[in-house]
Amino acid sequence: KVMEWLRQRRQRREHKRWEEEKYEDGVKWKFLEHKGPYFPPEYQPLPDNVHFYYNGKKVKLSLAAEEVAVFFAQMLDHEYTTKKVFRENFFKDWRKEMTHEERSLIQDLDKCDFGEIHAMHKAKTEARKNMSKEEKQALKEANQKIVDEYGYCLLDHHKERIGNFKIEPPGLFRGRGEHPKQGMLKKRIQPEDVIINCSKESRIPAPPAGHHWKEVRHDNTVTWLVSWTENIQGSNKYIMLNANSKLKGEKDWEKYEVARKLKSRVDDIRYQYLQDLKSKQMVTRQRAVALYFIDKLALRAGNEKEEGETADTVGCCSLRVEHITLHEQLDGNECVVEFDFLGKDCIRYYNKVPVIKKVFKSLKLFLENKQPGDELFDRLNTSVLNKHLSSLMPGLTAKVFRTYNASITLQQQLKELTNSQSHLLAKLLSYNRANRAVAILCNHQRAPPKTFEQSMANLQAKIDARKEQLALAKTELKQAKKEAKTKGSSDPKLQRKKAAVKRCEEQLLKLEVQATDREENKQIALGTSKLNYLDPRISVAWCKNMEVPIEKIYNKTQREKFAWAIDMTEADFEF
DNA sequence: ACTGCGACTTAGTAAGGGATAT
DNA sequence: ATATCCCTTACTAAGTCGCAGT
Repeated sequence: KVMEWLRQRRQRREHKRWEEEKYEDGVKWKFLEHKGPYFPPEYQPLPDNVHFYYNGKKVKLSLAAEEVAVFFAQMLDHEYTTKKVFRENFFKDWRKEMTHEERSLIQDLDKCDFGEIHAMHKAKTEARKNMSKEEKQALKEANQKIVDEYGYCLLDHHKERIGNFKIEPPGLFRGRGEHPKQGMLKKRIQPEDVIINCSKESRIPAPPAGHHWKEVRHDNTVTWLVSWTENIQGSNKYIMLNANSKLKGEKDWEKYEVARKLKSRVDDIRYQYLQDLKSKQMVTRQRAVALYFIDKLALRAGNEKEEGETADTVGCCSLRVEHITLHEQLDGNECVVEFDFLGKDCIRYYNKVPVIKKVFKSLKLFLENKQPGDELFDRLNTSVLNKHLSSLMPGLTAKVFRTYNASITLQQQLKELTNSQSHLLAKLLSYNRANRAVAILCNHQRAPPKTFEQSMANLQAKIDARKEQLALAKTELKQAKKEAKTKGSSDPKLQRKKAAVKRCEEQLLKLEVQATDREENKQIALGTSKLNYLDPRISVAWCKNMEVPIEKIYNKTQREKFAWAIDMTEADFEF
């Protein structure tokens, strides 16, 4: 259907560039030209009046050791510089950068005094904040020049924005949660570490003077322009296109088409895994329960991770015994599973879920003779699970369930919560609530903003002030009515007062809606689902049906990312 | 089957900066 | 004009998943 529609638009020459013909199998582009990565500035040595002290004595550090000392000094306000793991990792890596003499002198981090360096850093930040308008303008222009030069590439006749064209600067690795590698030195990347990917016949980017690239390759089956290997985990980093590019847009569209395909097959697939719950085969039974969780709770697949390399987090397949508690009875429900584990980014997943009897019974079976630390699904991993899923439907993997359930939830919630007759503000609140339902399903949390209480109080103060104003306006209106009656009809003053009351009421409503929305959103992050899980066509169609301008739902960046959806979606679109 | 790796998506946080209130 | 607030953007870590090699 999509293909047919595309073909017709191409014939009519109405197509946009994301509707052009696709290349064969695996080929991502025919021509790619770019300027290479932008490197962070060289380290600037400390001025002569800023010192580092060891054991109370001034010590002039070598350039390499000094740079790393500055990384630490800059972070001194952060709580994690007090953490044992962070400090040990940092000190170990710092010592590697020292000269022999420095290493033999500096043996104890507690005897290091970074105070002056820290103060210098704070002063610098402060100075940057207090720059004059002209200085800020000049800085902005300089940055723009860098973007103009490095921020774009040429890909198959189209100029495309690059997502991240800067090499990541060196610093101390933090990681999320209790990361075993926190505090380690993330090293400066040299051109000699960098691989360039571009067309043979393009202008090959020049390495910085006196340097050379690790490699220049011409691989058109991948989408990255630049890559390097990072030293903390040894994983690859890439420079890729911006989300508004044709390549990314098509991929995104494809993702939602697969999720819609799942919609048409999901009844069968659910029937199948409910059947599998009765299987005598342990693998099959575990697979069925895992799928039940992934489908019902939108859990992530849960790949296995190397112990000691990363923080201890899990997903569905890697759940361990200690992550669930079974309750025959809880809060008036039967067969309740209590989940408590750290998921991606060490975000806690806590949920008490009533499940069907067969699932509950299976879980009891899986837990038999196991200790905390043992895997709940000992016969299962993501590879087995995904292989099974792809046999049920081409392109089906665990994460498709998240996309599908997120999008279908948004669509249902929008249908349920919005009324085309209501006020624009009420519609927007409904939209946010539908979005919020998805964020809760996907467990997208955020730390409550530091200023949350204050900003709620401010808003409440505004509401109170507005209420008072409204009361006053109402009194004045009454007065005006009285006057109008005694003096006779047509009184422009009466009209003015009526308008004032109405304006007040609207502004009050707006504030109250804002307060509700903000309160409900305290610990919930809407952005992640909006950007990655919700088929934008649902939102575009909703806007059309509800006569809500798309700008109210998507900001500029989001509209660029979802240009394909905004362009093609009619009001009757159904996910 | 198992493992490691490469490529790509998904994720939360902090800095930046523009809009709004004072 | 300045301060405050809050949204946007930049950043980069941390997932997913397929593939190749053993």
